[in-house]
Amino acid sequence: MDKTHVSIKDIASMAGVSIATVSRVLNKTGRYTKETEERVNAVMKATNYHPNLVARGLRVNRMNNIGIITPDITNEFFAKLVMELQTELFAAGYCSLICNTNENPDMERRHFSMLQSQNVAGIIYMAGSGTFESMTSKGAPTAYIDRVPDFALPENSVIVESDNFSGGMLATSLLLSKGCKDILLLSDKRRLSSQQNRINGYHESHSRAGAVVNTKLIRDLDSVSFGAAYSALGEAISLGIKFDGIFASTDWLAMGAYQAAKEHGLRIPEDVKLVGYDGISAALYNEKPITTICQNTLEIARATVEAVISFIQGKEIAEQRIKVPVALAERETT
Amino acid sequence: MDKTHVSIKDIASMAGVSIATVSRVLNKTGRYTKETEERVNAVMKATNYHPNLVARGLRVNRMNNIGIITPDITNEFFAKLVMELQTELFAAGYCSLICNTNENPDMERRHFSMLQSQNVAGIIYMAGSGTFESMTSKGAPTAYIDRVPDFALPENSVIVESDNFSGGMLATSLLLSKGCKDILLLSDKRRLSSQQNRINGYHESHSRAGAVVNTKLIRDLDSVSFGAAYSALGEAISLGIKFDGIFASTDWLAMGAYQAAKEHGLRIPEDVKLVGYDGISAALYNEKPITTICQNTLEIARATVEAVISFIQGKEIAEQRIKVPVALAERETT
DNA sequence: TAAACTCGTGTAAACGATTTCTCGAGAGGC
DNA sequence: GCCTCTCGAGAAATCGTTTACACGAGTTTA
Repeated sequence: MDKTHVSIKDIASMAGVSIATVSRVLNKTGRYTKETEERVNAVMKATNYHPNLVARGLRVNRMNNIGIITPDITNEFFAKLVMELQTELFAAGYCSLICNTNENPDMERRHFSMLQSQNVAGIIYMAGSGTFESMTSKGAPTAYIDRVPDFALPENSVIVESDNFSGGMLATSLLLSKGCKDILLLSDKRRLSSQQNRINGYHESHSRAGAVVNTKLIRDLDSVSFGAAYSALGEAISLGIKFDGIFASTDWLAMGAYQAAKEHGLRIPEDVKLVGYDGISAALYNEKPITTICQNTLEIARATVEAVISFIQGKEIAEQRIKVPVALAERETT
Repeated sequence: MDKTHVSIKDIASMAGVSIATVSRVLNKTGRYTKETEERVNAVMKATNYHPNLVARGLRVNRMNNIGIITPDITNEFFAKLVMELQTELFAAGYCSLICNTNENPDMERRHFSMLQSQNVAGIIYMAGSGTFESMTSKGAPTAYIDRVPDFALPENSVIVESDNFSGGMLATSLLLSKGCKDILLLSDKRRLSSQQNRINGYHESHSRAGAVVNTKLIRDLDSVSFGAAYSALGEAISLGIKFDGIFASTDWLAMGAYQAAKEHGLRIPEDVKLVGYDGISAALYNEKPITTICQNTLEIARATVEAVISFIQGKEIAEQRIKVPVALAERETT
């Protein structure tokens, strides 16, 4: 039948009009009669015509694609975020190019460059290392989720983040109010902004309660994985550090801490109370469901997509820095 | 400086050659002197030139992109698969367009159509509903992972799947060898090929052991989630169905079954032995790590990408149906 | 030594859309 | 009746590449 693909030219000749008219019908830009419109549409339906987005992209110098850069899609938190971004974007007519970087800055750079070459309409840069600032200035609008870059923001960009400071306070205050005196803080040793803000909240809660923090309680881990927390907790115990509460800055850290505590004969919540962060399902389905700070991924996704689309359409946005509230989910570890 | 983007034309004039020559240097197709090559490359480096992939895509009528259709990226199993596919593809020079369908056939169809419009070089169709066969015939090469479609395969396509039959046998035989007489089987009521093959393995193991299956033991669930297994197990117990072993056809089902069993006072593994399927980390970090059948996602991804790239390059592939071995990970629930 | 290649390079035609002109016809105002 | 406006439609330029073809000059072959 059709050797490759039916093009606008075929539609034009079959409908007895020029390609310009077909294009106008396609984009509903007016300047045609109802009768022509119907005829063209009929032909398009009959031939199962779909416009070639690549050709359009070349002409208008922009693909209706959004690049999403994520550090680790196997982490349920990011996976949920990606899924929700993708759903929102697709509904708005955009397709998502998803790039997994494995927390590797070089991969970030390469994907960034590839996305530019692909002429994407926008870039959503999730939890990036924030270590390089190339290419952002004159390219596609960019949204930074969850971690704030350490360079000056370009014009057409936005930061969307959970209210990590409040989250850190919520978690810490809960533990303090339950009578904890020494709260171990498990955090990533790279002081990414999201982590740093949770730490700031931890400090703020202490000072508001008139409590002092023993700096030994703040443990810097190599990663935010189950294993990192598992061994860090063992180490803290063997160092003789005393604690009766744990604030783990991610749920996977909380899971690892839970397991290590259990193996060392510490009862949760009787001996030690535990709070995680993120709200992933693994924490909910833990032996004892873990109290955690839930991030509102849906709201983050919505705000991000809305901002990016505004930029694409040349509109102004109200805030260049959007904060999304978090919620405490108290469960059985406190 | 540069108002939009430096194009091949700019490079040509700056290097004092024609655009054809620049293009040849770019694609290393020969027909130029070493001296010209160096000059052109120097200019490209100096101007930070990156070829416009959209323009190239239009010209050669194909983007170096691969569409990946996945039912649920928040499921760690699919997330891992996607991540590994993406890594392999990127290394081979392809970018991934990832589409999440939420197990919704209509979404599958829409994403499929969008991918065609994007002129992708290939499509990887993961765990699809397999309910429609449009568009596959003359379009981009397609790989079906994990679930076999129920229509005749088009020429340029391949099926990659875990050896689900062996997996089903491995799980069942283990339970039988541990003395289980009545093995509850938790499976998705949609008889997708991957699930069906595990069920076949379940039956085969029984018949080889000379055991008969009580058909009441085969429970059809609405989904493969924690909650579905949780309530199904409660239901089975309240129906008075006796069992001393459970084969859950996914790890999330196993997690739900574990929880339900525990709440009903059934001890695992003393009263009931439990085997899951997939090998996700949540099963490993369960209160008692769950024995499971691990799928080799890395191998699946490799085989898939290799086959798809072969098709793109017009090569033949050895097998149109590739089976990847599974492995038993025996842990504390058996 | 003429014919036939090879080599480096340039010219120009695609690829499939959008978009700016241009133009004729009919309508309306004076 | 003439001028102007609007409206539907087409012709053609354009986006940034790739690539078929052309073309001299140098090199080989018979």
